[in-house]
Order: sequence, then structure tokens, then C-alpha cells
Amino acid sequence: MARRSYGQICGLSRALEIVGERWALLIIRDLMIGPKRFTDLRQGLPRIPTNVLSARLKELEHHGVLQRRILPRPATAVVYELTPYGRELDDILLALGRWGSQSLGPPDADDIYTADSLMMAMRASYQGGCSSAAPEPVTYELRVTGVVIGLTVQDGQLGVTDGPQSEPDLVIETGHGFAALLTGRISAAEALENGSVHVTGDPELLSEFANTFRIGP
Amino acid sequence: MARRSYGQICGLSRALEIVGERWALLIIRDLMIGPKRFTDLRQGLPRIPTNVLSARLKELEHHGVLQRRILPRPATAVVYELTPYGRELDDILLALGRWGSQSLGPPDADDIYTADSLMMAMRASYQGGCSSAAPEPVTYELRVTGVVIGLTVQDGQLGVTDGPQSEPDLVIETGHGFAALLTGRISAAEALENGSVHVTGDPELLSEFANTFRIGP
DNA sequence: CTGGATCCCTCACGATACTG
DNA sequence: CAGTATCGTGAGGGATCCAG
Repeated sequence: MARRSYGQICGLSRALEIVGERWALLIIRDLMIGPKRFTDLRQGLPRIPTNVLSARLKELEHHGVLQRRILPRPATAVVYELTPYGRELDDILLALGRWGSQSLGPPDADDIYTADSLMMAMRASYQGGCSSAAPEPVTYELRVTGVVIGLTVQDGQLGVTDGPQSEPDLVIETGHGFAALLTGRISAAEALENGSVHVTGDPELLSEFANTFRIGP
Repeated sequence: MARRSYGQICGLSRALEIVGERWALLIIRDLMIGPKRFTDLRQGLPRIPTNVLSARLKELEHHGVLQRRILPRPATAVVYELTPYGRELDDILLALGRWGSQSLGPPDADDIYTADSLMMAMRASYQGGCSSAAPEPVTYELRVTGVVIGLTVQDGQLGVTDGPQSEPDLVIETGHGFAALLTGRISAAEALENGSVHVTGDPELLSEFANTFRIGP
């Protein structure tokens, strides 16, 4: 529990002593979506050993980044949730995610998408108010390699939910080629043409989607 | 050299594979000030083992975060400098530094200030255009536990230099109590009164300094 | 079934010494 | 000055086991 110190009086080194250990920021990323149980976290971080997850949760709780809370009602369930201090990392995580996306190469065979990382990526790539003047809400259901999330764009605000979207304007189904669309390496039309993306709904909406969510130029 | 992967297709996990290893972001922080030689980096990172520094430099170069450059002229010197991609981390480092500063406790006996961390902290705490309407430049020389840097505020722009300032408007000399002033735990007047800060020049300027550089509320 | 604790192995890190 | 070599230690990885 005693932290290995960097031996400097510096906000950055302090930050790294708190969240710089392996897996820590990914745990925080998943909790940024909402409170989660131990097992949920385990599933979202497929390769994490349980002892490391356990240790990280204790350390992060000790530093005031997250809280352990015992749900009273339905069953004795333990959830972990970020404190306000932990939630302050949101913008930093989004920015780091954008930075790292630029280096994303072709994925390994056993690399996977998770719902949390996908939701994070969509929040990171959301182009605020740059979207075309469509005041009415637009909803998408996004399926990437079987992982399903819902997206709602309304009044320039982005809503992200886990699981299927109810009555989406457009269903987007894709695989590992999704990154190419998000980074603009291929256009919406090209993606439809080469079959790396399938849609259900108005195909024109995919262009709007590609403009709304973009990482890079 | 083969990176331990997090097994996820996610910009954040990619970023952490690149700069998430111990010491990496501190190396980048020091290079953010300017190109440096191996020995300079060693001095700014007092506890880093040389083999780890060597390994990090190789990895970061391999990922396009920094470049190794051989100075041709005066002597055969090797310097490391950030690439544009590496420099994109600047805002993230500043934000992380601000976040971590909120958790800075009383320092250990052997914790030190370094010029680079201090310059970083001043950049992170600089309150952009919030400063009072003083269009003329103000220059400070800041000495914290013997570490000396220069600060120049002009047209709402902050300049930070290593070493003494020439003809500063105010010389601020202080020790480990400097963090209390920066975070606003004590006021400029209190700091002068209890002797934790000494100034040479107009003491009133210390209030302006405390307003110009501030972390937290 | 959740929420971990425990064991063992490996490798990265940490400290120090040494070299072109 | 700019690293490389060596070696001990402890954190991370993986599997299994256990209590509520």
C-alpha cells in the first residue's frame, strides 16, 4: 500500500503516484460510465488479474478517487463509484484517449472492443456543436464486433447508453474496421461500399454520424 | 520492447501502452521544457535508474513521442527532444498536474523540487487572462529550496525560463511552504508575515503573483 | 453466483558497478 | 558523457480456491 514515490514535489508526479499504476486509469475509465461491481469491472478489463483489480480498488479508494458502497436493497451487492475528485479526470481521460487513438494500429487477433471503451471512444470523438444544424434528436445503435451501445444526440448534447437503443434512427453494424471510419481514414460511402459497415435505416445518416464523431483532422 | 498489451481496442489503453509505464510521463514533462541530454534528464529525475531511463527513451522514440538527435557542432552531444506528437501531450500533462496538486500532502524529508517540475507547476497554475489589467510586463525570479527559475508575464502570455531572471521586478525566495501559497492555503500577506516567503522588491507584487498563479479555488 | 484471497511464476523495476 | 551489464526484489500475470 505504501506508494513508491517519485521523490519530487510536483503535482504531476503526485498524480502518477495515485493513478499511474498499471490498470488504474482503465478502471477509472469504466467507472466514469457509472458505478460497477467487482465482476463487472473484471469483465470490462478482460486481462486483469483479480488480485491486481482488488489492490487497485483499495489504493484508489484510499486516495479518494473512488468509493466502495454497499447496496442495501435487492441483494448484498458491492459497487464501486467515482468520487467527485475521481470524476475530475474525465476530460483528461478523453484527451488521452484521443491522443492514443492516433497511434492505433491494426489490432491483434485477440484484442477486443468492450462496451465501456466504446462508449468512452464515442464521447472522446464527439464533435460538440460542430454538427450540422439538426435540432431534433438523432439516435443511433452502434454494434461493433457484437458490442452494442446506444447514442443520442440532442441539442448538441451527447447521450451514451450501454446495450441496445430503442427505435434508433440508424443501426450501424461493423467490425474491426470501425476505427478506420472514426479516424476518417475511409469515408462513410466507402465504408458502405466495401462492406465493412452495414446499416439499417437511412444510409445518408451514416455521413452525419461520421461528421458527428471524428478523431483527427 | 514488445509492449504488454491491455488487450483492448481503445485509444486510452493505447495511450497507456505508450506513456503509461513508470517514469515515462515525467521524462516527457522535462522534455516539454526543451531538448535535453541524457545526463540532464538524470538530474531532473533524481531517483531514476539509468537503465530504466535508457529503456524509456528507446520506447518513446520507437513510438514517435521523442527523437534522438546528435548535435553536430560544438561537441558530439546527444539530445532528446519531443516530436510534435509528443508535444500534443502538453495540455494533458498540465491538467494532470493540476489534478494531482490537490492531493499534495506534506513532503517527505528527501522529496525535492526540480527546475523542470517547478516550471511545469507554474505553467499549470497560470491563470491565463484573469490577471489584473497590467499590460506592461512583469518579471519574477522564483527561488524554491535553492531551485531558481524566471517568470515573465506579458500580454497575458507566460514565459518560463530556467535559471536566474535578469532584473526581475520581484525576487521570491521560499522553501517547502511554497505549495501552501500556490494552492491558496495561505495568503501572500500571511506568507510574508510568518516568514515562509521572503521577497526582494515591491512586497505588493506578491499579491499579484498569488493571483496570477493559483491552483484550486 | 459474487467478491474476493492465496499461491506461484515471471518479468519489469531499482540499485549499483562498469565501459566506450 | 552516455549509456550497458549485472543482479536482487517486488509488482504484475495467471490459476485456483474460499466465504457469504
